[in-house]
Amino acid sequence: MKKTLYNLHKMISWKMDLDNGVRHIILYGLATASLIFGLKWLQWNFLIMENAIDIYIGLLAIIFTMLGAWIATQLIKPKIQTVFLEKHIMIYKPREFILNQAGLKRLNLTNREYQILKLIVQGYSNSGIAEKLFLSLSTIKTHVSNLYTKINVKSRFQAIAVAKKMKIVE
Amino acid sequence: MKKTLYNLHKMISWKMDLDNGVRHIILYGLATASLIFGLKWLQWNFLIMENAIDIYIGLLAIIFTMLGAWIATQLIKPKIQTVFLEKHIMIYKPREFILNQAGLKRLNLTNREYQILKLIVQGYSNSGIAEKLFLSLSTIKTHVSNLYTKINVKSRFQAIAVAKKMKIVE
DNA sequence: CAATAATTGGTACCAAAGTATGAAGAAAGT
DNA sequence: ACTTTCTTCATACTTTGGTACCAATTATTG
Repeated sequence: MKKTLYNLHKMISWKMDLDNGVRHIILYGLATASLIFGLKWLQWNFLIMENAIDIYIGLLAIIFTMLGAWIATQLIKPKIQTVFLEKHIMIYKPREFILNQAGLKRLNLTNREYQILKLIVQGYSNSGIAEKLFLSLSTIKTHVSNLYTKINVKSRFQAIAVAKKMKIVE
Repeated sequence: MKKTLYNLHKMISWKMDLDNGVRHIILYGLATASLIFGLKWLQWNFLIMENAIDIYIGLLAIIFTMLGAWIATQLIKPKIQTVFLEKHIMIYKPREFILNQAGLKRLNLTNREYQILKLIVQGYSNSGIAEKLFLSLSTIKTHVSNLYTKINVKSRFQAIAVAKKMKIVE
């Protein structure tokens, strides 16, 4: 008794594990088998009244047409339709720096002046620049003064503002 | 002769104009008719050798199964499986200013000091601030000096940099 | 080679920024 | 009422930034 139950359980779980393809094949097999039995029965019944052969064939045609249709509906693979959903993601814009070379050239800055301008923008003091470049404070002052004349400003703040606005420094 | 050609053309264009539904019905009709003829022929042939009735039925079953399947594939609305794909669109987020109130409070700035700090960040000079606030230059200097002590800097530039970095000013 | 531009440096002077110290009235909390 | 903080202002001094003018050296270019 216990063994029978165990086997039954095994059979059921075996059936549950089947994938759809195998299950369909079994269903088709069962359907075909029962159809054959049904048809045999119909055949013997109708053979007695011989004139009814056309009805028999008609029923046969209907049944197998439906069978074919059913099989077809089971086998047809679905068309796959892909829909794109657009989702907006907010990101911070990395403000990129594009050197305004034309503007820079128009200013006629010398290499030293441009170098010093970049240091000024970075927040260096005159003495800081002097130390960094191993030059005297006087030299830096001269360069800075000439620089201001060229870019037409009168102070560090203005120089920084103009240089950034003109995009000749980062 | 000319009239016949015209009629033919009319017939062809009539056929071309038919929609799929009507065309399918006609096709089914034709297929069914030819099947009936074929079956009648088979029926008389096989009736001579009566034992072959099973073969006849088998052929019948196969033919009608295929017919059913064919009809089904023609009539069934296509199954559509929809797949949603998310597409991320990057858009730039405008940098917003969120006041760091906690940091601001920690600095213990007085109202005047904070007000003056904001003006400094805007690029005002000490005398400019004095004019704007109808105060003497001495007063501004005092406030500025105390301010620098509180935020632990030694110059305007540093004050601006720190204030912006701490997000206590725009 | 000569002229020009760039680089470096100096002196003198002024303005602005920043520090130190003191002081006095106003506002706010205990 | 008293203390503390905030606000205002002043004086004196130092540092930094900026202009003007000059000068010497070193590329760079016609």
